Amino acid sequence: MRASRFLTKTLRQDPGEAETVSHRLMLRAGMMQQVAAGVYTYLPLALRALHRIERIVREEMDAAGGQEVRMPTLQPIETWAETGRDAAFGANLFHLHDRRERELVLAPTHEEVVTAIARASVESYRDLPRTIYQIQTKFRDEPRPRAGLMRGREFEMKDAYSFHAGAEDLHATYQRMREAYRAIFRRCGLPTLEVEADSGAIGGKDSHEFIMPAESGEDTVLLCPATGYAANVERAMSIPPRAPEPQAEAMELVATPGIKTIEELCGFLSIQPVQTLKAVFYNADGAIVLATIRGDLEVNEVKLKNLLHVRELRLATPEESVAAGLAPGSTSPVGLSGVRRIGDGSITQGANFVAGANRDGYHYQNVNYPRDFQVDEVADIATAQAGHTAPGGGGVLEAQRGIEVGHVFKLGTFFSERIGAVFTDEAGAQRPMIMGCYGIGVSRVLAAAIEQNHDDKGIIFPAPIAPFSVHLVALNADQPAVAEAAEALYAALGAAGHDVLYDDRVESAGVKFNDADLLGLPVRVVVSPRNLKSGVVELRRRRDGATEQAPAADAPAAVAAMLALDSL
RNA sequence: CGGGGUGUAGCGCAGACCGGUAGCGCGCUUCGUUCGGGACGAAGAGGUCCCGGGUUCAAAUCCCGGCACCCCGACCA
Repeated sequence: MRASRFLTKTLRQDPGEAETVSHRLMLRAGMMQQVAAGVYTYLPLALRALHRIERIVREEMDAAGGQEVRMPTLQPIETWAETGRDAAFGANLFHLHDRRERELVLAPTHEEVVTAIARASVESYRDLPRTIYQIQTKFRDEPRPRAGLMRGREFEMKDAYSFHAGAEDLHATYQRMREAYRAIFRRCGLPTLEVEADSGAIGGKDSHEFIMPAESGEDTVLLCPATGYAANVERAMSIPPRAPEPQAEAMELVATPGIKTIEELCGFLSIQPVQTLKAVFYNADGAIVLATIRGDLEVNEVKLKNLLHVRELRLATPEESVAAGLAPGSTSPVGLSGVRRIGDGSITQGANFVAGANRDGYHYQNVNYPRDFQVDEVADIATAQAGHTAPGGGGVLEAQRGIEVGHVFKLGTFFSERIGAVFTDEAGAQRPMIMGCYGIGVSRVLAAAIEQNHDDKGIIFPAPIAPFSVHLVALNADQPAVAEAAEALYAALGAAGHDVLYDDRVESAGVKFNDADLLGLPVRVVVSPRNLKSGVVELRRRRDGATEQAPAADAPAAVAAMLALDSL
């Protein structure tokens, strides 16, 4: 491709709308254009990179036994009502009406439709397993799209679904898909963490996320280098620090005027948060639930939601708390009944806690469980934190921000039961197929790749997903000798199989070099009067700035060598 | 949905408080000079000032209503 004919130009200044690195660089490099919030046109540079990612994804999905299909984006609402997921997705689902006023939705995912494919195609255990996948546009009306391709309302996704006669077979495919995912991200040249994840209300027990470390990421993972434990903070378990366990003393009321927070309480009484209890009221599908946890910990709402098996969990309003018998500002599990009470495991660790007294301006000292208060259930509902001990002991957890680019999990029979995707087993009985599902946010991978690979001058594309592999730059391109040599090299590099962006524009060296740095193609090759005089061209690797000179005839091979070194 | 912010030339912004012929930088066009890290000079082109209503002799500017976009949070199988 000739830069002089290329559709887009680079911007000299940062676009005002973008704050996140990948968003800013993609706009500056002319890779994409915004159409609406969370909706973008992929211009040639972005599309070429996406195609390269997709190709790797296809190869690995095919190798893992997947068969590619293309399901419709436009789907009747009835498809979603069948499984109740029109309500589950709620406002995240885009709705529209056809000319006969029939209601349709734009698909945010495809479990319903793919399960209907399996229902039609699979009759017997002999027809199992099957793995189906597609790469296409998904639509989700996100409450807050952000950071360019990082969280869009229209985005590119690879979604795969597997169907099985038994749990063991599902597990085998699940493991095979995890391997495929590792291979995909490795081949893309993108270091990725694989962590235990929350599987949500529908999923079964196994779920893993693939997270690309990046400060701009929306997810937090906790890692233990010593034991290898790695989990999303939503899911992570941990052993919190131990609390002092003195001899239990008699509970007594203490005046704490104006004290609202744990921090104020600790300052007032000269104690540590670990010596306190906090009681948090939640509205769980309309019912009030009290969660009690040690003051140095936070309630993990995902864990609590899973424990309660509810659809919606939020903090109770002050009015709801008062109606349930609470004094705002000094809530307490002591003496409370009439609502469901969940205690975190941490309340059994430690003694003589300070807790609210359900009376504004007062707390209790020397509160001990279960002597002074009771709960209906003790469970792990604590948010794991960096510095906690990893599950099983043996190491300390570290926190890392990252971008979720892939998610695999075991679905079980939720969809096959509702859609009627059954098969006949060896005994002649009808059973629902067991399912797994496996997603990769393809467009998000591109954004994450740039988050991971850039410097203050621009993008540094990993060679396997770069839109072009070589940036051929002709300096003083209006000089016939340069133009002639550059044209010849352009042809030779192309003939050798390289994707070349050929900067044949009549521009100054500075402009061309800065554009090359901004676009971040792996190898830059310079043809100039100076190099011509020495009978060489100059090669420079974007990632580390390594340069070498070679006769023009050797350039294709030298470029290939540089590209190989740039891959992981 | 709550909070904060922004809409003025292709891009980045000033002008608004204090109403009076719409500006700067970059980019773009032409000519000349320059030529290995965003060159210089000269001459140009380019605007429904987000939309609608109101006040006024006069509105980018003041008032009312709306829309869009960005950021934080809530939300995110």
